[in-house]
Formats: sequence, structure tokens, C-alpha cells
Amino acid sequence: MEPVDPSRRPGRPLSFDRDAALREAMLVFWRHGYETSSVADLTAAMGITTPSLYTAFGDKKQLFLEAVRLYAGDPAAISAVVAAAPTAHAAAHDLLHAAARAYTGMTTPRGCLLASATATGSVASADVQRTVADVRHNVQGALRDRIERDISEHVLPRETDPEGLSGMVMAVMQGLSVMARDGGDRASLLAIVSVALRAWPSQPAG
Amino acid sequence: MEPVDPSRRPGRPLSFDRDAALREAMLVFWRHGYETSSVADLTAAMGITTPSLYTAFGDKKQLFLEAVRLYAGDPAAISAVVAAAPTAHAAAHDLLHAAARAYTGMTTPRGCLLASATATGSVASADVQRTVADVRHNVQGALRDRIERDISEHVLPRETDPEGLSGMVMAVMQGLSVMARDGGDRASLLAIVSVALRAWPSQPAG
DNA sequence: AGGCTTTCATAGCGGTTACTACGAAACCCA
DNA sequence: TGGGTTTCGTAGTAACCGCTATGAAAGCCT
Repeated sequence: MEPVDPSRRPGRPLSFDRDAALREAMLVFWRHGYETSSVADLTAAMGITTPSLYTAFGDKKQLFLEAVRLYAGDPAAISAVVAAAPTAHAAAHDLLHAAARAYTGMTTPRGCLLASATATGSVASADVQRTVADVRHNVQGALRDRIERDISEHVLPRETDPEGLSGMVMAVMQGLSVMARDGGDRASLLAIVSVALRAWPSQPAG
Repeated sequence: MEPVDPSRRPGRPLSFDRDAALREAMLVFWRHGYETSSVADLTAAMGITTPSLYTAFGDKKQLFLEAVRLYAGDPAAISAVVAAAPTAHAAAHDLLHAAARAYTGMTTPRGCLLASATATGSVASADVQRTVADVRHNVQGALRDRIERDISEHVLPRETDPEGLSGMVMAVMQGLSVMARDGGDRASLLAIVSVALRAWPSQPAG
């Protein structure tokens, strides 16, 4: 079976950089949210016309889902990074620090695309909200698994609550997005992370 | 000066219960957000026609701001409750428990109206977002002041970071709203609160 | 009763929404 | 060079957006 070269398929080729356009669309969704970003906003930022958007990406919903994948990366990769961390504490530390930095980037909008884009929800976008929620559940699941491993390996005390502890980290992550949107700078977000990590159970004696 | 009885002013009286209609509008905003709630959605839930909404509430933005006041209550009252708490820890505990309960009520939408309604933001609603952010800043300011008082009264250690600690509580509060929207039940939210409060500095010896 | 004021229901305003029909243009292949 | 396939720009679709003009109706006043 010859692999098909997608750059050599019949018909008139795309006249724009699809990846670059997708990245611009991601930034629009990041800044304005899903339902509050109009197709006109998107095409203006992407530098293309409306029919070009629809032929290249399907429709607004599929474009958003592609933007989410570009933003969040491969779900399996996230889980792998968390699982490979030396300790659950290190994983939580890295997750929160990365969030604090990502939410206060100089060249990107404030806050988290996932949190900003779908906090508001009409019934028509329920499936979009579920997709975004799945990304969060995936991260929390990986962290919870890592915590449970630390418990079984006696790195964390036996009475540690994996669900509550991983949930607290996720809650702080989501909260950081709101703080960043409200104008919080990177230093204040990192201070919050520092305080939150003090809730981590100390390893048992022995 | 005779106080004017507002129920006895000239002209045809309102044919509906203004407070009840406002409460229904609040629930719509709570569930669907500010920009994603249409005037048609609102009038349907309020049981009134479009002109009645505009004569009674001004426009959609003013209606939302009234709904925010109904939801959040008097800003000064919140500050007073936090200030009157026996300790800053008690204030944080009460705030987080109240949030966990409010976000998972059986007769109200999931999550926090303030967090849900304005997380997404077009440029046209920037002032609405600022108003909502002010409510959050008010709560955090009250909590930060209470923490500083505990420090000066040697209830909290001298090295406590009031900004970071109050910010962590606020971040968890906002995060709880996202967790509730994603389907988290009251018990799991309270477990997160319990874990987060373990980050509270222990009182210094003596 | 008559005048004044305000809200009522009907209907519709201009503008924006996501999305698409249409014909021309640009590529590959034979 | 001509056929097949796909994207291009232009233009426009029906539906919805927040909001309002209009005249009738309902209240208080003298």
C-alpha cells in the first residue's frame, strides 16, 4: 500500500497555511470563548474568507475542537508526563507552575482556553462542553493515579485522599485561570501555587 | 420629607411580580451565562414580553447587573461577615463550604453565576466582566484583611503571605465552580475544600 | 368624566449569526 | 491541451440578535 501524500492530492491546493490559520483561530477562541467568537472574527484573524474556513475545517464546532487539540496537545502525552514524574507532588508542582506560566504569557491571551471558552454554556454547545470536561478529567485521572501509586509506595500517608487531593490541584488550576483573567500577574499566581502545595501531605515517617 | 410609596405612583402598574421575574432572569444567567443568554430566553423564563423587560429593567446589561446583586447580595455584608469571623481560617472555611453548597444546590444551576457568566468575554461586555471581577476582589480583600489581622494578633505566623493565602482560597472557590459544572457532586467538592484548608498555616507556638 | 402617566401587546426595526450557492480559477493527470 | 477535482471570491440565504415605535389599556389625579 502506497502512502498517499496529502500535499499531492488533486484539485486546487489551499492558498493559505492551514496550521498558521488554526493557530490564529485558537487564539481567538482563547480570548473570546467558543460561542462568543463569531465566524467573522475567526476569518478576520485567520486571514481567509468564510467559504475557505468551511472547506478547510468543516464548521465552527470542528474548528474549535481542532483548536482544543492544538491547545491541550495529545491527551496521552499529558498522562504520560504525569505518570513519569518522580513523585505525585512533583507532578502537581509542575502542572500548577506550567498553568501559572501559560495563563500569563506575554504573547497569548490571559487564562486557560478550556476554562474560558466553555464556562458559559447554551444547550446547543453541550457536547463541546463535555469534550472540554473530558480533557480536565483526563488530567485529574492521571494525577489521581500518580497519587495512588505514591500511597502504595509509602511516599504518601495511607490516609491520603487521592480524589480530594487531585481535585484540589485541578480546582486551583481552574481558579488560576479566573485570577489571570481578572488581571493577576504571574508572581501572584505563583504565590497561590506555592500556598496550595502546602496542603500536600507530608510523607510518613520511616 | 414624606417618603414616596413606590407602589402608589401614577400610571398603569406593573402586571407582574418584578422580584420573581428578576429571580427567574438570574437563574437563566446562572445557567447559560451573560452573552449566551438571549433576551428571548429571558422573557420566556420571566413570563413577560420584550417591552415589559425593557420598561421594568432598562436593558439586558442592567438586568444582568441587578441579577448579580441578587446573587451576590450586598458587597458590604459579605465583607462584614468575613471581618466578624472568629479567625481568618473560620472565614475561609465558611466561604468555601458555602460555595461548595451553593454550587451544588438541587434547585439552582451548577457552579457560580459570576464564574460562569463572564468567563467568556467579547469586547462589548468588558465592563460587565469588570463588575463581576470587582465582586471577587471585594471578597478577597475582606479575607486578606482578616488574615492580616490574625497575623498582627499572632494567630497566624509572622511569615504568612496574606495575598497568596487569600488568593489560594479564591482560586479554589472559582475552581469549585468548574468542578461543579463538570458534574462534581457536593461530597467531592467538600473533600476538595477539606484538602485545601490543610494549606492553612498552623498558629505559631506560644 | 377627563387628563395625565405608565405599562400593555403587537409588530417590526437594522444588524449580526452560522452557513452556503454559484461560477470562475488553479492545480494534477492523461 | 482537455477533463476532473478542489478551492477561490462574490454574494446572499434564513434565522436570530438586542431593542423599539405605536397605539390601546389601566391606573391615579382633579
